[in-house]
Amino acid sequence: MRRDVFQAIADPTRRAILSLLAFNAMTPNAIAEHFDSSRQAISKHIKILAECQLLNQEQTGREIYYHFNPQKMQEVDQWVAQFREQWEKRFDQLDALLKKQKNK
Amino acid sequence: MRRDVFQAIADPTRRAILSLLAFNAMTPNAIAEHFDSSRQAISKHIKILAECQLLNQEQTGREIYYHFNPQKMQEVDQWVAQFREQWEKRFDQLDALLKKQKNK
DNA sequence: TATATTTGCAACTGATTGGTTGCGGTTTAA
DNA sequence: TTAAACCGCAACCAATCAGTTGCAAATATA
Repeated sequence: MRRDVFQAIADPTRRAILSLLAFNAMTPNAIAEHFDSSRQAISKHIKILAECQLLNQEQTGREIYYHFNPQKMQEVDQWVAQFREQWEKRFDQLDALLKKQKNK
Repeated sequence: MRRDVFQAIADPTRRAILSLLAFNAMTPNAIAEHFDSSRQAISKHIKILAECQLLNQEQTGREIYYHFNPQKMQEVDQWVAQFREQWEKRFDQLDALLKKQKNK
C-alpha cells in the first residue's frame, strides 16, 4: 500500500478536504455534506489522508473530529523548496528585462 | 485523461526525474540511465511530465532535451501556501514555549 | 430497553496506472 | 546506401484505485 503525502494530495477531492479542514476540525458526515460524493467515498478519502498523517483523529462519543496536521504538509513544501530558486531566478531575469525596457 | 501537476508528482520516479532535470536538461536515454526501469517506462513518465508542462522539449537532431519548467511547479507551491501559516503558527507556539522553559 | 445516528470495515466493480514488448520513423555515422 | 542510435506510439498485462452497496459496532435519544 503506497501511502505517502504526494499520493494523498494527487486527488482533487482530497485536496478540497484538506482546504476545508485547514482551519476547522470536522466530522466525516459534516465533510461529506460539502461534496456530491457519497459519505462512504468521502470516508475512504479521509482514511487515506489519516493513514499518511495529514489528518489526526479526535474521538468524542460516537463522533470523530478530523484535524489537519500542518507538519505533514510541510514535507511537500520542503520538496518543492529545491525548485524555488529556479523560478525566483527567472523572476529576477524578467524583472531586469522590464527595468531595461523602461530605461530605454 | 487526468493530467495535472499534483497527479504528476505523485509518483516517486517522476519526482526523481524532476530533481534530476532541475539544473540540467537531459535526453530520455540519459535520464533512463539513472534508473533501474527500462527506457520505455521512463519515457512514459517523461511524457506525463511533459503533458502537464512540468517539462519542455527542445529537439536537436535526433535527440530531444527535456527542460524543467519552474513556472509549473509554482502551482504546487501556491497551493501549499494556504497551509503555510498553520505550521508557522505552530512553530511560533513551540518557540514561545521553549523561551518560557528557558527563563524558568 | 428499543430505536436512530454516526462511523468504520469488507466485498465487489469498472477505470486507471506502471510496466513490458514490439514496431516504425527520423537522424547520424560507417 | 546501409547500419546504428534515438525516440515515440500502440497493444497488452497485472496491480491499484475510486466508488458503490451492505453490514456491524458503538453511542445517543425516545
